[in-house]
Amino acid sequence: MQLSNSSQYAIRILSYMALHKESKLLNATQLAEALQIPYKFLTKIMTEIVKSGLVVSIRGRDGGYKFEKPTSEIMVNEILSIFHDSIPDEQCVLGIGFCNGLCKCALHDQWMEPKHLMQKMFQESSLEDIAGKGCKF
Amino acid sequence: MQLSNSSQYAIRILSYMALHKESKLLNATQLAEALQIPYKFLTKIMTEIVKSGLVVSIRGRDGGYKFEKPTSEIMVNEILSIFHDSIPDEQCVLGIGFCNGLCKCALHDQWMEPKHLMQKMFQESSLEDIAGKGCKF
DNA sequence: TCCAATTACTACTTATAGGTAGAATTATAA
DNA sequence: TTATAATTCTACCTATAAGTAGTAATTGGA
Repeated sequence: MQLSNSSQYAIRILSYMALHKESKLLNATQLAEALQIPYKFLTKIMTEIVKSGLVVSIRGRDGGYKFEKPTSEIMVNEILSIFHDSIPDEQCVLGIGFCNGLCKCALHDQWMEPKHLMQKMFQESSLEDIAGKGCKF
Repeated sequence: MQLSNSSQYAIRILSYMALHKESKLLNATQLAEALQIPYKFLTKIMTEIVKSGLVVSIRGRDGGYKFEKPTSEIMVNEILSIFHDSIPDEQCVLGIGFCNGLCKCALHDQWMEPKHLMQKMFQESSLEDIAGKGCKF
């Protein structure tokens, strides 16, 4: 009942970048240091985010990462979907291949409300919204 | 963002047993057949449930499983905790070691409501409540 | 041109969940 | 007492997530 570590790190990284977007580029060393994420794991995650198109990378000296579009237009859910971690409508709490329109599980109805709240939270929160909220990590 | 397969299976097994509690004992073969769960995996899960004390097993010929206490007194959350799958109060959505009273993550406040709904759903639903709700699986 | 700083790629290791196989143990009924 | 039907135990296999290591490719500047 948790997001994958990759998704959690990704949200923290991008929300840190959103907060520091005045500095032209942020590189992997700075991000790993600031957010206390293992450097090698961070670069792996960043490469996936770059492939998704949310962020562009500049290689070579003075390189780093920056956003492709305004942070107000990047929703948390887009980040989760890179790591196959967003919550599909069909997903249910006892849903191993059985829970659907024809055949509802015993907790189906009670599950709807928290599910929708979580979907809403992910779909309607932009990086702009969450950047700087809470503390550093 | 899902319960483990073991937890999902366990809830389905026990809720099936609750529905058929008039029959003195149900054995692993019957349960695996009725619920379409791999026999060997089901016995592994049942052994853990027996160790937890929720269910007793009778070995040998005409053996099987039965509840230790009324199904109205067995909450879904008790089942989840056997598989370390219940939602602790401290758990947060961006909670890799950082989210606590001193240091809240960016989604901390938005997370409270769905979390509490899920906790409530698990803590206040008994097997009696959910048995027979929804369809067979 | 060459060095240094940077990301990207490939491959590996480790940890954990999910699932399977076979033999050991237990208990009943005939 | 013996065959049989059941759970339990130990060990394994497979898939996936998490994390690490080393090297290649790219770029800017001296």
